[in-house]
Amino acid sequence: MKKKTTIYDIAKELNITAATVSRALNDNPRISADTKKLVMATAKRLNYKQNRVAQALKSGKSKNVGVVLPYINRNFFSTVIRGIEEELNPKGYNVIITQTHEKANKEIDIVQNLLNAQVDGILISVSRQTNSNDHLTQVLKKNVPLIFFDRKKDIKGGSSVTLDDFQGAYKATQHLIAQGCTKIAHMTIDLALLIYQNRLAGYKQALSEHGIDFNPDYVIGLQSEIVAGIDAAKKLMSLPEPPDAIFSATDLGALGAIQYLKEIGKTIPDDFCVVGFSNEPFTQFMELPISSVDQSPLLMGKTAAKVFLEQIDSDDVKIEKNVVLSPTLEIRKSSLKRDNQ
Amino acid sequence: MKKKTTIYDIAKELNITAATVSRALNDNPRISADTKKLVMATAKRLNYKQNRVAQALKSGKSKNVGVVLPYINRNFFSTVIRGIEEELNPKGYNVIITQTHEKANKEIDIVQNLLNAQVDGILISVSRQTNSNDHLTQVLKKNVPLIFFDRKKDIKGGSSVTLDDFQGAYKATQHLIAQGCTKIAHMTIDLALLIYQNRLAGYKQALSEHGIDFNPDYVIGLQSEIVAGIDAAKKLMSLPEPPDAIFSATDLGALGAIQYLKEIGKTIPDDFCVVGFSNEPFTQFMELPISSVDQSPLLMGKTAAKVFLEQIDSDDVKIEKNVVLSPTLEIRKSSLKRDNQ
DNA sequence: TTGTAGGCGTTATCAT
DNA sequence: ATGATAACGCCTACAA
Repeated sequence: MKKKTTIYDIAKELNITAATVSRALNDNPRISADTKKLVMATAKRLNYKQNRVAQALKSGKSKNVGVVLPYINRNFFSTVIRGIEEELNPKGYNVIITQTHEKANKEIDIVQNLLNAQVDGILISVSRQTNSNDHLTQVLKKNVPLIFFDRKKDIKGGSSVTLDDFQGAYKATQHLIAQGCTKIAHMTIDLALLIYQNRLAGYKQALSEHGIDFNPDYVIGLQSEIVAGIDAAKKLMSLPEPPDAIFSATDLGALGAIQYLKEIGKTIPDDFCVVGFSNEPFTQFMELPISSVDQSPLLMGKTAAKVFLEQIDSDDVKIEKNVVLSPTLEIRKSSLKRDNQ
Repeated sequence: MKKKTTIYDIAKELNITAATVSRALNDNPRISADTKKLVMATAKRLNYKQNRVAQALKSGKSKNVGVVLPYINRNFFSTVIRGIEEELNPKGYNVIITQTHEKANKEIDIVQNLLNAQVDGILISVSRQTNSNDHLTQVLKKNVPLIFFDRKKDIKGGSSVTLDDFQGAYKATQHLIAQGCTKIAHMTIDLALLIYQNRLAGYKQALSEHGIDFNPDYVIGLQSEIVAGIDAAKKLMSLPEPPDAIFSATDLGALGAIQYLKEIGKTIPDDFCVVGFSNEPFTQFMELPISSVDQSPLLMGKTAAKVFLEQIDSDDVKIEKNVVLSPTLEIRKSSLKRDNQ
């Protein structure tokens, strides 16, 4: 195997100096057109390729960004990555992907590692477990832009792109009310987490704005599984006054509920309406497509990438930017009564 | 912002030389334990972090690998990536993700770019459009390991990890036969592509081994959409002798077929059995879960990563390795008759 | 056991 | 318009 050709090889070939070659390759204005042409030609002939590692060492910019998230193979996250990649690749950045598996110590290691790798920025959706912020402040201390997406920590200097969960829940609930539903239940996951608190709050707000009393019995917790949805629906329907609609904070919960409701002979959406959250692909594939709040992951990824690019461009100035995306409600059969169509 | 601390800072601090520091940090056996301890301590104190870019330039190894695929946000691909990442991260490698969008020229650019970035290897699932191999042979010419996954090109020196589509189709068809089905149709996508040819072949083989005549009318092409599945099912069911089972080369096709069959009053699986291909998440979420051939993307990713590691370890020796994974048939309600349970 | 010196490939700052 | 030189941070013969 032949050694890689460097600018020195080109220089030798043309009896000029490496510096000139470098300038020619970088289209420096004070290099004669002739020399440039010559350099380009021999570069091509010798199959010369720039060594980005050397450039990185010299410039201090690796042109790599790190993306840290719990698991890559979830529709939401993989779509965010897609957005990031599509925005950053044209700008010459490569995207390094890492998974925390929701483990705090893994996250700490990863961030350290990315810093060692001299990434020009870190985009992160923190793990559930993460409680300390030291590894994150470290990033900013090194003057590396830190952008949170979806799940954020409040850190001075860190930017973020998140979803307006409150608004999403509000829209969903309002939609159910517009369908004529008055006894609307809410399935949630873990009220210790901010996003679920916000969804609950949005739900409550919509109710109150429409003069509907909040009924604590109508709020029910579940795991993010179908069976949990089935169980929860069962409980709800056995209440003295069962609900006539469900806004679920998760799509699988909505799915489970629908399965149970069908089982007990309810007709959806005529007797009962259901709306989920996340707009997972399967919601539209169902025989009875499920309405759901879309989290616009692609836009979130692109936006996070753009925020990063702004940070990079504005050099030393530390601009902290917090973008909140408005969710879209995808209305499908599970909540659209015929007479409203 | 303070400058990054380097081994020189540590050296100065201890009145020793950078070389010694380097050796101490790398646990070189001929450095006194005392010095090591001292170096480690000051390294920690000064918050020293290795600069992997400098290491990369020096060693010629970036500890980055590039992954090239059509789109990252497809369940299959994102799960492959997860496998790759989980296998490579513990070995100190970072994974750079890129998308070709199924465009050949994008793929060419990306590969070039990854080469410039000095990746230590490239794992690729080629785009549909790719017809030339020049960019791929380039990789091997630079002595960079090239591993194909799922979609491969036959290139001397390139390794691959693929799925045995033939066997998957064979298993699915055989299963349908075991359920008592005799008039089995096959929905396919694009017979210009090898994987679909192989699935058709496996289907045929199973038929012939069980003495069932192949009926060309039973093979029907479709786009990878639900509506296409519905249309195709419609056509099949209007044949003089309609089939009693469908093996679809895609899950969405199976889904569409099921929707149509239910519509015309067929009971699944009693009257009619359906098996899909890919084991997309939604197949198990359906009210009527759909049997499907699993492509074991996680294993594929891990295997591809392992093949890469082997290549790297065995230095100059060029081992070309072609792994073919055996698919698993996930049997669910859509094809499991009660009397066979 | 530790120091010296050179180089990995590139670019930026001086000169010329 | 081009050349010479140093530097980015690290590692490693070779010396001592």
